[in-house]
Amino acid sequence: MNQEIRVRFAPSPTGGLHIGGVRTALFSYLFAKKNNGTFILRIEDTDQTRFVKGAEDYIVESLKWCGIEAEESPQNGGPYAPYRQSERKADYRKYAEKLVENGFAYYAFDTTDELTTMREEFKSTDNPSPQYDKSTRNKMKNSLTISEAETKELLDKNTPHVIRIKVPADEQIKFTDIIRGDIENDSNLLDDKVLLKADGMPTYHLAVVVDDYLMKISHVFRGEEWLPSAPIHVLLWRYLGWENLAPAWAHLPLILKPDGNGKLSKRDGERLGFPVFPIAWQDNIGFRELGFLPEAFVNMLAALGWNDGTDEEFFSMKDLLEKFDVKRINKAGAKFNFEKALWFNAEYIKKMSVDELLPFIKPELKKANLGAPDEELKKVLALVQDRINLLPDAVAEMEYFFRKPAEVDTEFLQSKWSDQHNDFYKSLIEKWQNTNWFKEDLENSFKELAAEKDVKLGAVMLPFRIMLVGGKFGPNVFSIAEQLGLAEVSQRIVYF
RNA sequence: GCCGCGUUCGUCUAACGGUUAGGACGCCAGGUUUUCAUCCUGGUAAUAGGGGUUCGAUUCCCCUACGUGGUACCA
Repeated sequence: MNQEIRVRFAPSPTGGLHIGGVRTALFSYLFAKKNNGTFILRIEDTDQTRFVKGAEDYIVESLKWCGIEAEESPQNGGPYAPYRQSERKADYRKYAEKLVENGFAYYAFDTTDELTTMREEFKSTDNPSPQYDKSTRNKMKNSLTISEAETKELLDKNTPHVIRIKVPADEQIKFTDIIRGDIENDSNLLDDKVLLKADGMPTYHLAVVVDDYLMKISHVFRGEEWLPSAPIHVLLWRYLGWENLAPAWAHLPLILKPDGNGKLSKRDGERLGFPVFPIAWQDNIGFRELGFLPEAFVNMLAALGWNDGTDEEFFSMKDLLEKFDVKRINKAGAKFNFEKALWFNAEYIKKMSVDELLPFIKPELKKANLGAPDEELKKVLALVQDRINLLPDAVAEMEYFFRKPAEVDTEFLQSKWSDQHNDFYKSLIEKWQNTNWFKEDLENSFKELAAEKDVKLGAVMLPFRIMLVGGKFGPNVFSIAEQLGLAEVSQRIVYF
């Protein structure tokens, strides 16, 4: 079998794209590239979702930020257009009707009220949610229970109706999942899923099968929540006569809430205080805005449910492209751990060269109205790089190199102050007029002076730092002094 | 309720049927840095329970428990 590898990612643009979706895209993309295949973006917009403004652009931009781009997509086009579900509307009815003709589906005219009534009627402790299936379909109003003539009449009169799949009795429906292996389902437990809704739009079940067929998709990655409906899709591929063209499925484990129960949802971000979107979506801040590096974000996602079998934890996109292997994707759901995500980010920041890092830092500085020539910025960045966990941290870490600290802990200074201090710093400035302006020389002369004056080093070091940077933080104080220059240092000294 | 999927430190995870069950995050302790962070060293902590199969089960099988997903004219 020398089939071309075509992997599609088909997000619904309803609510942006949360990290679970991004991970599905990432794994699909890696698998496609690893096998010299094509990665395809297909937008699963439906009657309701296509009206969410900007959602499609959002998905494209999110993926792009992560370094994922589709060869075929609504934007780039491709040989199997259209790439938006909503633009294929006319096709779906045709296929649904073909199924009816061949006896694999039927028209159902039941109203919502009638369905509710049926569910109420058959409800019991043993069966709290009765299905529209082989046990109930004969009691409902559909083309199986009414005459052909009556069906035709109802259709001619444009009576609202749906098309349902007729699930066979007593069959074991089998398929092989790439991640989970052989899966078997008893057809008696499946319900007659709606394929075409009363408004003429397909449900997910019909749409994916038709689209994947039309787009010659070979592999599908999707969330585990789709596993229970996979047998319906298997049936559809078979009934539509395309059984041996069906794609291979990989049902990815879910990303779960950190605090326990349920899969991570779009709402959890706000509740738990971390983003669930790659980049900002509507009112929600994204990982990008929080100050994540895209490579760190991608690495973190890949590590959630996948590893290469070694102790290595760092994978650039290039590494992933080389080492990714579907066989090593975990089966169990993973609780999302924001602490670890943060750690990945800090590690990436530390590992980058200042040249690589600067372009990410500059926009942050600009927001805080901080600017300087690149060479200056790089020198300072090198000094504080280790201290940055999230990109915007750079502002607080770098600010005092370029302007006098807005707030200085004067209370602390005064509590430790004595006349000795006034004398010491005054002499220091004088001494430094004739000192080589390198941190080592500054440190030596500082220590000499302290010895001369018989003051304890500890008594003058910390106040010195506080005067320069505003508080008890920052890198080596003499590196700071070196960077600041004599004029600025003497400006920042205060006397009480 | 029923069906599917799953289950190794608190979390993410590694371990051809033979390991003192490994790594990472977190946390704790010590060291370096006369600040804080980084960094270094060490510590903490796990095979859900019960039955099999086997000379030997984290690993294979069964049962139970628990978790999770589905059970929509949502995806």
